[in-house]
Amino acid sequence: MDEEKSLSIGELAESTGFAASAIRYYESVGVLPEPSRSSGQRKYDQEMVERLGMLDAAQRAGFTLDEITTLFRSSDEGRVSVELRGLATERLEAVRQLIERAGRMKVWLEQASDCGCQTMEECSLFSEDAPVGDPVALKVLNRKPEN
Amino acid sequence: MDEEKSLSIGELAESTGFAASAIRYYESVGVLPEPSRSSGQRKYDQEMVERLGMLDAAQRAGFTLDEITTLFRSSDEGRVSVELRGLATERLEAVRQLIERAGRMKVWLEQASDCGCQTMEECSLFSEDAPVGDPVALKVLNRKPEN
DNA sequence: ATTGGTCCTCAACCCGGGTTGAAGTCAAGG
DNA sequence: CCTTGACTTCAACCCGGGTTGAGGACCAAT
Repeated sequence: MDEEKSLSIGELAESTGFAASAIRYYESVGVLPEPSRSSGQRKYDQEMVERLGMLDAAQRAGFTLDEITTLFRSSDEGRVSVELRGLATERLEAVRQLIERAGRMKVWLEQASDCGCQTMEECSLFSEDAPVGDPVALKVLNRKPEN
Repeated sequence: MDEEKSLSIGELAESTGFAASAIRYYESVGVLPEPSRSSGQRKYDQEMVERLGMLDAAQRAGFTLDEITTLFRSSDEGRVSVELRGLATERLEAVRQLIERAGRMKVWLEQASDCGCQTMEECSLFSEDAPVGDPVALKVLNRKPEN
């Protein structure tokens, strides 16, 4: 007696916290497989709840959808550890650099928030030899508070 | 005898490291003022070299072009410190959060790069209660190495 | 007179990860 | 029968910080 009740996209969205539009999007870019349908409507089985949970975790770890697609594929072939090791090592280096550079931005900003200069010209914080930041890290900070 | 030789946009680009197209873009969004022209061609004075240097520093500190526009305006009015204090304090909080969350990503990735699981299902790193990352920090890491 | 080099403008494109909206389909309930 | 609600598709839009390309203009030297 399997209680394998299938879920509509709305129910799946509800139980995972993803928007339905996002789930369709993931399918369109190939990170999620095409589900079966009845009367044209997508029907998902319970496994997809878990799969979306893993997707969430992987995204939070900093992987792109492309990379996550790769991870899922390797996982389905039972050989995810190699792939994961590779991708994680790569990301790790990026994260380390990010942290280091963000640390330098922090120092600069601490000085700036305690600076009394009335013009930028007179302020040594803006002089050429103040190599603070990170071409990468600043992109992060320029997104609005996301909702 | 002022040696105030004016620069073409190409020369300005050359001596600041910005692309000419970027300089025109900055002008179009209002962060740089419209320069004088001769025969339709932009002519800049030496001050602009410094101004672009400051722009660079401000960008590296994590400020948006809008914020930098504000900073320049305040600076020209001789009251930049108030503005700077405000903006820097704000950014500082964001940077601190970034660093903290990036630290958590780092921990997760370190574990991942040392994980032997063959499927994602069996791997506890992908389970629901692995709240790793940052909706913000991951955006950083997903842009290519920028040449 | 032609080549070459810079410059001009304006519109379109890029990146990722989606969201939003218009227009249409489908089943159940009143 | 008709409305309601959830679903479908597809294209267009969003964010920032620019870059790229087409089509002209203008000056200098060969």
